[in-house]
Amino acid sequence: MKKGQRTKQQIISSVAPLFNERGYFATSMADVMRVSKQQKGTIYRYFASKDELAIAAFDYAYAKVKKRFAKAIKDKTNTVERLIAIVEIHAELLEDPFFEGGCPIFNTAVEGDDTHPELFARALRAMQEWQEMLKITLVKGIERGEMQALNPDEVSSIIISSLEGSIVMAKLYADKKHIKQMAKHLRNYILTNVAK
Amino acid sequence: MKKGQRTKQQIISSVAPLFNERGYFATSMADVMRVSKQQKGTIYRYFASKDELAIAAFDYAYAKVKKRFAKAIKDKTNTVERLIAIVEIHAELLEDPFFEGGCPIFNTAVEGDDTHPELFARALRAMQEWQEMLKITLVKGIERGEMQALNPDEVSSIIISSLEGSIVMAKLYADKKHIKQMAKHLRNYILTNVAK
Amino acid sequence: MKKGQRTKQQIISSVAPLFNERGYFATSMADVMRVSKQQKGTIYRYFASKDELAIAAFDYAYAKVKKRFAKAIKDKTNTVERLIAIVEIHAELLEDPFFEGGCPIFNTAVEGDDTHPELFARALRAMQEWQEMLKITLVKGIERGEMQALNPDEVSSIIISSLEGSIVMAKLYADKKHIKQMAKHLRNYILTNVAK
Amino acid sequence: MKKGQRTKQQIISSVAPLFNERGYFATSMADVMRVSKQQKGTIYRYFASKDELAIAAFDYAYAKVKKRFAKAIKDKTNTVERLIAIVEIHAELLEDPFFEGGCPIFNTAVEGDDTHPELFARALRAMQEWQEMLKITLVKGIERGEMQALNPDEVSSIIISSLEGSIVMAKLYADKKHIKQMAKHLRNYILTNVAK
DNA sequence: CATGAATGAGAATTCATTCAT
DNA sequence: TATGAATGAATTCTCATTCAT
Repeated sequence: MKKGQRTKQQIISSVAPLFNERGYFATSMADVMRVSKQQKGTIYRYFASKDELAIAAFDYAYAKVKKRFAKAIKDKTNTVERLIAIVEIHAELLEDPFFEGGCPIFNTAVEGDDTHPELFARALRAMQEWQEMLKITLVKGIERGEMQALNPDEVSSIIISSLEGSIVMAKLYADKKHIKQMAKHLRNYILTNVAK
Repeated sequence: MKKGQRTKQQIISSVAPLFNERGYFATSMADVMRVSKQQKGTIYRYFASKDELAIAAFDYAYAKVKKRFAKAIKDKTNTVERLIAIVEIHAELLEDPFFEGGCPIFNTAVEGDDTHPELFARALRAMQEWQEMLKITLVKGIERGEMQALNPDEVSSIIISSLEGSIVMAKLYADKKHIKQMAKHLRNYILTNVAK
Repeated sequence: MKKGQRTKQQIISSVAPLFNERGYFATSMADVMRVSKQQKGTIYRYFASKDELAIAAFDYAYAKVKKRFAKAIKDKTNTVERLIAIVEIHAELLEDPFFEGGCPIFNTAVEGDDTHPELFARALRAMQEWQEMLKITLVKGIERGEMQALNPDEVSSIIISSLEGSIVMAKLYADKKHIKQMAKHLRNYILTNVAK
Repeated sequence: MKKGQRTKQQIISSVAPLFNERGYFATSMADVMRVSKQQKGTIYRYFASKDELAIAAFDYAYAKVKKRFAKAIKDKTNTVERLIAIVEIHAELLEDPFFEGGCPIFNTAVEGDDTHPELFARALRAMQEWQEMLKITLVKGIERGEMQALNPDEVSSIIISSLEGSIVMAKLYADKKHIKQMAKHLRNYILTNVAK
């Protein structure tokens, strides 16, 4: 990796938690300068605009989440176990200070459709991808007879909504117990209501 | 004085959905002028700052939610029914175009602690109030033997997180089915896992 | 005096010290409302503009000074005594809380020619009037042989400059001793250098 | 860094006479832009606020006065001569178009304590410094037997008040003769009443 | 004669972005 | 490739003034 690429990456990785924590509008280029420890000119050399930088930051954060998920389910062959692993990775994920601001997808979703359509569209795509993953696991589970013949759309929506909701609760109360309780609850739900 | 109060209220009620939809930073005073159809000077006659207006708007939105909730549970004497009513009011609430932007408490929570501490504090207080209401219902239900002896803190956190999460999902997908599915799911959860 | 005239006078007299203390630009119509305890509309009923009010306030303050001066020298037939009385009235005048802000003529002079030409012109006229009074006393004193044949322009300029300078010094140091010392000094100057 | 400092200095030096002439409130940032020939953004790059700029301008003006004074008295070993030099530098100083608005200390003093406390405090400090200088000269003169045993506080207050008063008179009448006459008068006062 | 609601120009300040070195 | 100086549109807010009741 060339020097320039390294600088670019350093900007993205230092700035991503900020955008996640504060959102697009509440983050100024002055903030970006501060946390990236880069000059105005340097930042604009690598990113044509604040928009472009915010998108890069979102993509980076999402990629980071995805990698963790992939790792968590890699060796789980049983679909029920896999589902539970997905749930439980959440509590762990939020231990990383990088994600102190919560889930980038949800945060972006809340900022809304009108405020930043491009970013919102990216959040939507990310959510679809993630839900798809869950649905595939569910479908496979049903096919293999490890799970009940439930509507994968519904079940995945419920699991994701519940987890995401608990993350915001934890942020609001500054207490991660809300996530942990939810993880426990969902594990129970999966074992009794989803698994066969 | 009458006329002025009316103007003030009109500003608040027209502006509240905007702040809820877009958030504090993404809403400019120019936007406020547009949706309230008032001049700059008029707005600043009634609100010392954008801050004060945003807070008034939050309070207004929260009061509106609360009123709906109170109405929904007023005639429910049975605690289980009451709990289910609380859940189901959500799906209805979101039909109101006023709440198209989602739940003001959650939206404010996501904007974060750092971006606007006063607003965040208000969101926290509102959430505590709401959760308290749920907890009281749960405690009463346990006392009356209508519910299982579960931890009210946990159960209330789970219900709220789930509902709120589904609201954001609905916003992201622009599809309220996520809320409806969640309501159905929670109704089932309450009947089988909470009620006796 | 009709009610309206009384209201107008009350506005002027309550507002004059404020304009004198803070100056034209640093005094807002909101300040005027506060100290006069009158509503916007009421103030504008009697004064077409802030300008007009400021001028009225200046005139009022100047008239007040003049009246005091006239009283101080009324019964002094000897020109040297008269001169000394003029000097000594200053220390007394500044005891009146009305003139806590200093001399309206000088204060207006300092605000400058460019900032408010009309007010400045009024200050100039007032100063000319005052100096004229001193010069007349000096001329009379010379004619009567009570004073040395000095240039009245010069002597009056020196006396006024000295007194006014000491008033500003007193304001800056928040200590009236500067005026009193100057009065003593000028008395001595008049007795030894001006009187015969 | 070089270029930036030059710009900053250029803003200060072009703006200082304006603030001195018109005062803090009567000078707008638009005026500042005009006389400095700089853009809004450029000005705010170097000064966090109008306040900061005004203070920098005052400090600059005061430093300029001080330098002139220091130069005027440098080679005067005799204390009486030194005192007279201080007096006479005034008439010269006011020839500089920079000081057309008068003495920055006095002008700021007249703007008052309430209008801009920080600026006022600076004016007070400057005046104290200046008076101290005079007092030291007086004390030294008394010690050396070149001057009469007068109270240095009083004499210095009288000299400064007189000079400053004459500067405002000159501004009001747009005629520097008032300063020149005063200088002559004070020279005489010093030689006959202060010197031995 | 009084009240206070409404207006809108203009003030200070911020901030994303461009440009020269 | 980096630095930081310069730009100017947009933002929040103030304030003198007008207007309706």
